[in-house]
Amino acid sequence: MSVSEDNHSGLTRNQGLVLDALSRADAPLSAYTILDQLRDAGFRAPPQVYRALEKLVESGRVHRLESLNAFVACQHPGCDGHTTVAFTICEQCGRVAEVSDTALVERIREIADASGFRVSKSTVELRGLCAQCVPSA
Amino acid sequence: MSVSEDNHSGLTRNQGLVLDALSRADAPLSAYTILDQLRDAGFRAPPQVYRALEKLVESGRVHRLESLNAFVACQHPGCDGHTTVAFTICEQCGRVAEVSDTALVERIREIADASGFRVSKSTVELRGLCAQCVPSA
DNA sequence: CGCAATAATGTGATCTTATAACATGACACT
DNA sequence: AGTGTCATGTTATAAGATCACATTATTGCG
Repeated sequence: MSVSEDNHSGLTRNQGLVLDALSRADAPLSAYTILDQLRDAGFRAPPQVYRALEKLVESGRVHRLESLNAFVACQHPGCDGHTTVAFTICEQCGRVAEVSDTALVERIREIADASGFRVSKSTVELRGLCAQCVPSA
Repeated sequence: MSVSEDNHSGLTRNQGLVLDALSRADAPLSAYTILDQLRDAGFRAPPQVYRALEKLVESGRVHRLESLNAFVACQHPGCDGHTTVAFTICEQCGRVAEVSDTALVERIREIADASGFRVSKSTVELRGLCAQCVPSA
């Protein structure tokens, strides 16, 4: 059993398959790419993917990247603390890194407080070039 | 001539029409909503809207909200400094506010620097309830 | 166990969002 | 007129997401 197939406690078969597909990938996958990859496993229609994704995102095991309309598996070992607040997305190699930054969270909270805005969900996505892909590297 | 029709210097007819539609709205509009609103003005197909939006976003007169797949007119008077770095999006009334926060920009820059990531575009969208829509108000 | 309630799945159709591809028109300069 | 460039118009289609409804598992409880 490969590493990518671990940590499926509490997951249904479909959710496990979708999580595996995302875990295998080294870049975000769209729902339809996942669907294509799971045809052999019996997947036929988009709702099967979207339903699994919905649960996986709910439980913090998967993150949705709004600026890409794509999904990534959470990179935190046990996915216990869903402390991720930001993502860096490399436009060259496609890799995504999760960022947990207390000062950033704090600043966002201050911004919201200043205007009386109650944040229920924050999206922070940084597009650009990762260290490996920066030309001058 | 209404206020919403001003400031079209350098815009083509289609760009002006799309910007007007967005300026009239008090919430983000999808490309297809804009298309519907501009049928009477002769719009027939999506590319007409998307092409205008592309230019308007490029020039900073319009912002795209990634988490909504929708667009808003820039709320800054002359739209000179494109200093907006974040948006608050009320899930109750739909209103969007632009946030220009130096500390936030600075923190994002520090996060990027720490990992050698070169940011070309940052997306910060806060979903929740605006001051007017918070129950306890 | 037996059965109802709930959750997950399978499936087809539909809806929304976005772009490709190609043709036409308008103007600017020579 | 010739040609370059940019905006526009138009058809078709790609890509992303959801609805509606039927079926199958799972769970909980008498």
